[in-house]
Amino acid sequence: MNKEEHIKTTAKDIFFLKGNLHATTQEIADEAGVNRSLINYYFRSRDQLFELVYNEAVETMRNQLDNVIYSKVPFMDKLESLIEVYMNEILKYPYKESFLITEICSKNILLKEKKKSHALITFVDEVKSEMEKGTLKKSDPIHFVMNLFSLMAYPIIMAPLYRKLFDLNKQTYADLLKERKALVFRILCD
Amino acid sequence: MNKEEHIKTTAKDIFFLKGNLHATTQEIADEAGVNRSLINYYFRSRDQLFELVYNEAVETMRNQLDNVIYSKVPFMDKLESLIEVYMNEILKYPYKESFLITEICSKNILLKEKKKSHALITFVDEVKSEMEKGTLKKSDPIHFVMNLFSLMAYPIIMAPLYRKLFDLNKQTYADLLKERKALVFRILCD
DNA sequence: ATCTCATTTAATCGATTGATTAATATTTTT
DNA sequence: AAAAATATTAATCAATCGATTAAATGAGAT
Repeated sequence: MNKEEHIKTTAKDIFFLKGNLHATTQEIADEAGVNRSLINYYFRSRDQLFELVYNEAVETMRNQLDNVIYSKVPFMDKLESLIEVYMNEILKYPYKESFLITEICSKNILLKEKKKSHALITFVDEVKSEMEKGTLKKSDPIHFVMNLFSLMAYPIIMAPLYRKLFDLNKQTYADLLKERKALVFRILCD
Repeated sequence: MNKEEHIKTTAKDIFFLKGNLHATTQEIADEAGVNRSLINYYFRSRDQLFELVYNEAVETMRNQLDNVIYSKVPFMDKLESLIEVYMNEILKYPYKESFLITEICSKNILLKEKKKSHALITFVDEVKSEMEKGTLKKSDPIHFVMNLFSLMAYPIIMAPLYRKLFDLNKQTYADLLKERKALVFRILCD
């Protein structure tokens, strides 16, 4: 097995699946079963490794969403796909979203990069158009988008808390999240 | 001025307002204009200081929510108050919620404490009752609660990202969040 | 077989951090 | 005013972490 790749996937799991966003090089090395220095050898620094796997995860997500948004299907189908794809993807690495929240949002990182997403603009325009046609209830498209992502993401990143509060086991909560896909769609299109 | 209290409020601001959840004792001391050792003098350790201010913030929130939930008013009024109170409170320390997400949810912390909240049970029961009366559209009360908090919290903790994505200044976004209070209510009661 | 290059490990450095202890200053009590 | 208690600062320790450098191992080419 390729150790470079193995370190990467191990790190990705530790960071964004297990949620140990501040794992040290030692922890990553141990989990991957390699020497600590190997991390520096392949990735120069811990931070560069982190950035690499984070960007990879973001890239994967963006590609999936772009595929959906740029697909030539009726809006309602597109929305349904978007919910399906986004929720599945965020479930794979729920803590990637958490990192975005705590680290990216608090630092100045956002200010520089994050050029306005073309896909997002496209989607917002489409929402607006549907509202004008009367297919969607008229409101602010920005609110529509915020509602959409709030309803999808929050229950996932808060899963451990909600599971505890409502006393639900893993499977039950997974079922609940599955139900949500249809439910979110209905709420938005009522 | 009382330095002990001053350190506490400074720490609270650094942690949960500015979002520097990993501020060091040095950073806190500098910002508060005191010697580093004073933090250990009053709070023994950095972690105990953190825990203290975090618990205080949680306590404040819980008291406010309890007041609303146990108030003797019609359900719809109660829901409206809850939205008002919760969104205002989370706006004061948005990163307290972020900490909950990344740290508490990823560690085993939740498993031990966090006894099922009586206020939450009360509220869920009330929701169920309203659904049976037909005042609220019938669905799973758990989904109702998750929808409620998702719609309120996510746009706030994601504020920096959404502001960037939609190119909105601070005031515009604040107005947007204010609009949301009525909007969230409408979505849930459609 | 050995030379070369990439890979992997071991040893080490410097910086930072949290915390303790000792020293100094300030306030309160008597 | 002297003594005692409290508050504040300075000095120091031990631990950890990231990163660099040097050494060792292994594989393929000649």
